[in-house]
Amino acid sequence: MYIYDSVKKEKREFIPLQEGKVSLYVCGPTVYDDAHLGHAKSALVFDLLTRVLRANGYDVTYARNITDIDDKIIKKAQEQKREIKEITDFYTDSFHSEMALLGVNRPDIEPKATESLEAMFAMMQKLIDSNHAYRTEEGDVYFDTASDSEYLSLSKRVQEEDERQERVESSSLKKNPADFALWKSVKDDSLTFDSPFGKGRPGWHLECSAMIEKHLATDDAPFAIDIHGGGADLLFPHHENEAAQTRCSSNHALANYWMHNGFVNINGEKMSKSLGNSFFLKDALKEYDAEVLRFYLLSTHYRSNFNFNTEDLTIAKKRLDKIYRLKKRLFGLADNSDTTEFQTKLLEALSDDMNVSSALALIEEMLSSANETLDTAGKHKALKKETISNLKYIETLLGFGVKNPYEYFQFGVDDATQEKLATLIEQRDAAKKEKNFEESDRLRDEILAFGVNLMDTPVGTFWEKI
RNA sequence: GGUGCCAUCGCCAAGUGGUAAGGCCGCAGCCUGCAAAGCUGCUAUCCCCAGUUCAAAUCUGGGUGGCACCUCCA
Repeated sequence: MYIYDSVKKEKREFIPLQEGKVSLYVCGPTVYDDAHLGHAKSALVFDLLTRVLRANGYDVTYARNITDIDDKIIKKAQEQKREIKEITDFYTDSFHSEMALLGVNRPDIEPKATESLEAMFAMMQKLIDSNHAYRTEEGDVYFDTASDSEYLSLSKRVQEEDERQERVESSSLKKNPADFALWKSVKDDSLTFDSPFGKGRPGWHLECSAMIEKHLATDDAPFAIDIHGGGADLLFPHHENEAAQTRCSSNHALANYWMHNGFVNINGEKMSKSLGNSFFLKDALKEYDAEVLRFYLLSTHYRSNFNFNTEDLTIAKKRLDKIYRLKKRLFGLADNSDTTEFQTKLLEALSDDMNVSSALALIEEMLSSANETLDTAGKHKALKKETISNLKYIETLLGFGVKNPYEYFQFGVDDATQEKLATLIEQRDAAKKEKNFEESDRLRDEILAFGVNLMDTPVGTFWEKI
């Protein structure tokens, strides 16, 4: 298994801290709004990673947090005059159900910030005790970046005097403009938590470090966890700060490997609220089959930026269709459980820093070769079993082709239309039997007008939603 | 301004030293009553310049052109 380490900036062989075990932590969503395509991409990438690690025989513990303490959540609660918990529960639930539709497996641990306060307090106290953090007169607690000689080693940023000056806030009591908040004291009656440091709210960065320490870290290793993942934008300042907190409050560094997934752009533009082109997952799911979205979002390398557009999405559907057509061709037959050469190669491709493009090339070669043999006369009993086994392997490893193939091709077609189509196909078959091709072609045009494709096969006529 | 990434067929996209995967589109053919689906065949020398090497898309230097982060962000 090879992983590109986005801090060391090179592909490294993956060697776990503990033999046979992997601890993985990924920064999850802040639950104040619906998930957009970027959240989907990140969740899918690390879902694939856990699948590949497990296929390689590792015992994986995957944690992804839910940030349910945040200024944006509080703001939304105040605007909508709703309880904080009502908002965070709502968006946590919708996140879960949308991810489930995409075939994203639930992480093993999903810690919430609200449930991890004790761990945050403990870490903060250690940082204060070791002079890596300080309290201001206003009651805030800041991390003292000057106290950490390795600060900025992750993002390789260089702090310049000009920049420092620029970012000084007049009211701030920070020693250094780069210092970030561990605890923000709050005087008003908005969402606050009691702590040994007074009433207030924890800083965002502290959350992740504390939860990793609480749920995943092992004491005797040089790193708290094997792999830390997240979106490319989180490297600075979020991951930089996380790493500093962990490093300065414990005897280990944070993560041995860092993985950052690329961004999802919409038609070449960055998704953002100011551009008004945020693409919510729930809207995409109304228009497109969830598995097509899964396939599409995973079809290019996780580190590249992803340019979402409907043309490429249509191509992704065509590619997934091919898997389902072969599945349909072999529907209902039993598989053979032996590991095939195809399966070995597929896992090998995905174990090379998740090279999905190579994996898809292997899959499409396998599909072509299987179809070619099935096109020739004969029973091909062994090949059929092997192919079904291959398809099942693809389902498990990549989550492609998991549905009933007949239902897959009926996405978005209501029952009434399906009945109409069945009737029209019956009439067309009758016309064909009488060799009344003029009538059968007329009926075919009528059928195609429903936005479906028609295909005559030896076992009957089928339609597929385009 | 700082840091970093990228540039491969019309489009999407692998490949990081040994002579260009795969998909979409297109063309030709097989199959089909005709189609659709499926199958077969055909289609690029890798942004530019210079260098290293027996050998470079792949390494080095320079250029040009994109993009990201540096503020909350997956």
